[in-house]
Amino acid sequence: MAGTVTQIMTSLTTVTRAFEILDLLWKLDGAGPTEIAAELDVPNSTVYDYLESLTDTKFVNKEKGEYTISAYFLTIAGRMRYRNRLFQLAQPEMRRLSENTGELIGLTVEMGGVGVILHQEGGDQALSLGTYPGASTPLHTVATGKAILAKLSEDRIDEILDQRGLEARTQHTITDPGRLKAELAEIRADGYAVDWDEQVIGMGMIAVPITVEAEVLGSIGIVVPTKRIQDEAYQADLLDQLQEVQNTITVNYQYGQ
Amino acid sequence: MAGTVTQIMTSLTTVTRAFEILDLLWKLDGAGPTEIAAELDVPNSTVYDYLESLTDTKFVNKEKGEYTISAYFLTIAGRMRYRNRLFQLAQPEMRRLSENTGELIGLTVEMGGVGVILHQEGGDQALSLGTYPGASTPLHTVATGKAILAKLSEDRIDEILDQRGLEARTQHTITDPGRLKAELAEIRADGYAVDWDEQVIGMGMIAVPITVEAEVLGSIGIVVPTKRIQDEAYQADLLDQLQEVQNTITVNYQYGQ
DNA sequence: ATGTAATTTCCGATTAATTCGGATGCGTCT
DNA sequence: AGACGCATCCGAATTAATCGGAAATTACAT
Repeated sequence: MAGTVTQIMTSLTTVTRAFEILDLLWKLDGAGPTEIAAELDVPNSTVYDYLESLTDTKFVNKEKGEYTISAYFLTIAGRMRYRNRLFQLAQPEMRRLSENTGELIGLTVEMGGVGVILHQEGGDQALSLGTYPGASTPLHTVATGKAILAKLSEDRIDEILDQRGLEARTQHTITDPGRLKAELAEIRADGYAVDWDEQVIGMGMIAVPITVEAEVLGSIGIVVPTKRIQDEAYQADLLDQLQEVQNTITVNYQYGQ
Repeated sequence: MAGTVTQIMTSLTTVTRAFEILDLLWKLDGAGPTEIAAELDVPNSTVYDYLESLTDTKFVNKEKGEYTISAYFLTIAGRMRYRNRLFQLAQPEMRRLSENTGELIGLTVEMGGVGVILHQEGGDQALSLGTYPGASTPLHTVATGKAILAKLSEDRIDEILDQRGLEARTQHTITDPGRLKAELAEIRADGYAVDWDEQVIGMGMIAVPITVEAEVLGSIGIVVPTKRIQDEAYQADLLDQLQEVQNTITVNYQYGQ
């Protein structure tokens, strides 16, 4: 009662902790009170209270004494995707594209300043590549990301760069803001983006943005082994097909039912 | 201080509320403090505190004054799926199956007493059917679910039935526990399950469970329009292909790298 | 443009709710 | 059987959430 310390604008500690625990449940792929308590350095009776409370929500299950995150995450994510109009329109086009080219096709959207893979079609190598729907990457490291970035407002671009920086993924990743800005201008002029060992060595990508009334909804890209993409004619062919798909989706988005 | 009411085993109210708000953010597809406050009937200064706290976690984004659930859900769900060994092994087999049959192939697992679609392959009608990866259904209403249910222990079956009941989806859904038990015995004997307008009118399914050492990992099914599945020869052919896939996956699961 | 309404954000004392030590119960391994 | 580890339960102390109200910001209408 003597020394009252005024704390301005603190997060609700209970909320913070609840989500820390949720996150750990995910990362540990399920756990009990003791395990979590050790990680967070809090008494396990406290963790127990949290885990039981979490179990009362739909987000956590308790099975045979182990607490795990529930299928509700799959449901939420599934619906996030399913109610995304771009996904709905892009999915059949992507399938066609993957059948025609035999390559891996990806659909990426921007969320919170990072690129999130919303969908992939084709490419049996998809699994081994370590990219999967839901995976997120910095926007500047990959063609799909740059295609989106180029279509954002100058303010938003700066905001994202400030917040996220220009982390290098490989030695070819663009880490200089000036160079990135220049390339974005080029992308705006050309209408498509490419990358080349910037995200993963040995892999490249061609991508086009999907925009409706100056707003970018996402981008579609074709993943190609670097050596194959050096064939200019092949690259031109892929770009051609991409732009056709881009056009179809854009038109359907605006005028479709 | 006078009347101390002993409350036994209450959930942490802050946790409960945080997740209520999270859930609303999802269901409303983003909202501000006032909107949430109205739904929950709490002062919006309180809701504001929660929303700001949630924003500090990776689960909620704030953009232009609107709070929305973040792409982290997509990431979590994506990885849940990606690290599921059954999914990894089943995916290429499912693709092959869908190419051979032209039908929609589904992979379902049991989580928390309900069936969750982990993956789908093929079937352009998939989108219009309203089934999508992440969607969950009661186990007793569909062949994939019954195939799993049949392989669970008697105790677990009863537990699930007690907890979830036998909700009817169509007039063909099995709602009598006795009849369900009988059918499960039949499924155990036959090694496969079928349904027929039980989940959606006009749609049927043939499904086989994937089990390893008496533990059921999930099930794979083929969705077929009811009228087409009445062709016995066709049905036998599909079953044949399903069992081949079942066998491949089981062997790879046990002996694969 | 300008004023007005609606919403978001901020603050701090009150009070309800979280916390944590310790005690109990349960399952498992030796 | 005994002992250990872990989950679960309990209740009093005290921390931390709460909510009214005020200020700031944004949105809207004229």
